[in-house]
Amino acid sequence: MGTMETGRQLRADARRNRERILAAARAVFLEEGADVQMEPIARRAGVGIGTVYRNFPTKQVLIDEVGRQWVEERCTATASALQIEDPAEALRVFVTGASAAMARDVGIRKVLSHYEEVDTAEADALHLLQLKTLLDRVRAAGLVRPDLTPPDLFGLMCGMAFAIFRGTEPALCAEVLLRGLRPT
Amino acid sequence: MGTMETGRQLRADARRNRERILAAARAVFLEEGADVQMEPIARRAGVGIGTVYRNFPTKQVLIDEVGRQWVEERCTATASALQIEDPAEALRVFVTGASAAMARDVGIRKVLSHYEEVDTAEADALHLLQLKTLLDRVRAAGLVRPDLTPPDLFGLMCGMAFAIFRGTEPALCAEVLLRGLRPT
DNA sequence: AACTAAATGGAAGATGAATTCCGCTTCCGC
DNA sequence: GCGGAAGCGGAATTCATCTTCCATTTAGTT
Repeated sequence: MGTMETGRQLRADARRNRERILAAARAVFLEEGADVQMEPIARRAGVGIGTVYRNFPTKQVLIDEVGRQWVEERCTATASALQIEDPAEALRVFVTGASAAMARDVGIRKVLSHYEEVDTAEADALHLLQLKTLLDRVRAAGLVRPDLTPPDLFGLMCGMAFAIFRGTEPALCAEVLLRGLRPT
Repeated sequence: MGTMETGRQLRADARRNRERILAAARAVFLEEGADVQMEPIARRAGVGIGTVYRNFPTKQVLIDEVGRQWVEERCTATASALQIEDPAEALRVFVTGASAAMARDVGIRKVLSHYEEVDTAEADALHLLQLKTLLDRVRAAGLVRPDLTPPDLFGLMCGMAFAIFRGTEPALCAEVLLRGLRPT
């Protein structure tokens, strides 16, 4: 499942380094995108390049790991939005929460565009399931156009994300999307 | 200004090749994005790599040229949408036209993301001007939220484009955007 | 038809970033 | 404190493209 043999017990300093590298990669990737080089990541983590490769056999694996964590965090956020009783409010919290996250992690765009190429299925399946739950509720309340599917919503959110990455005001993007989803 | 000394008169076969190369690059880039290699472009144009470089000193120049032409064509389309009297219809034609263009030229995303890095100003200035004209009209008619600026609209269109590139139904994207722009 | 400047093709070179490799260092159980 | 397995650093290698170069071919001119 994971990046390395999960059974192997790492030495204390090695585990520390692994965390440092992941943290550095997360910071750098989310800030600048997945096309930064490995050396700056190693430097930021305070280790040599060799150590990065000892923990993450390829750059792609590192990117995937950062992407996976990010999607996981988003799923958690979505889950908590789903706790909200009022469907309209749940949708609003979901969308504005996502828009804020996008505005914060500008680099995630390039991370995900690389990540997507590898394995989207895993965490995204959960996310689509969450979207379905959300949509079923708001649709039942007549708050969104009835033809909207979970993949549609996901795609539109990606679009919103891109607009935000380009510098458009996140709040505006969220509002436009929310209004746009309303039934005809 | 342009790619080569504009004054120089090319030999007939050279001019033909130049056109072939540009056409091949346009086709390949708009279809697969700007990260395709030079060799396939040369092959498709029926010339050697050296000939490509004789006409376009670097890959970047070729990308820029394709991007510039594309933006130019979009400006033309926008201009004709602006001819429409009814503001609502003009806006609709503008947005749906753009969405169709995005769906057709999936690769333009990567072309423009490279292109942007070099000189956006040129043709985009015109485009923003057109957007301003369009917005002034629809805003006066009370058709869109009053706080919407030309750059906002441009950003939102880019977002719509991204959703389309990802595979979301272009018509749906256009409708959602149009509805989302309506005043509060 | 002969001449020559322009144009061509594609092998070889340059580039730049990912990845490997291995001698040296650090941890940890004894 | 010792021994040696685990981990480290970063120079060297690999790899994939872009780009150059020049011997050869071709268009246009006299």
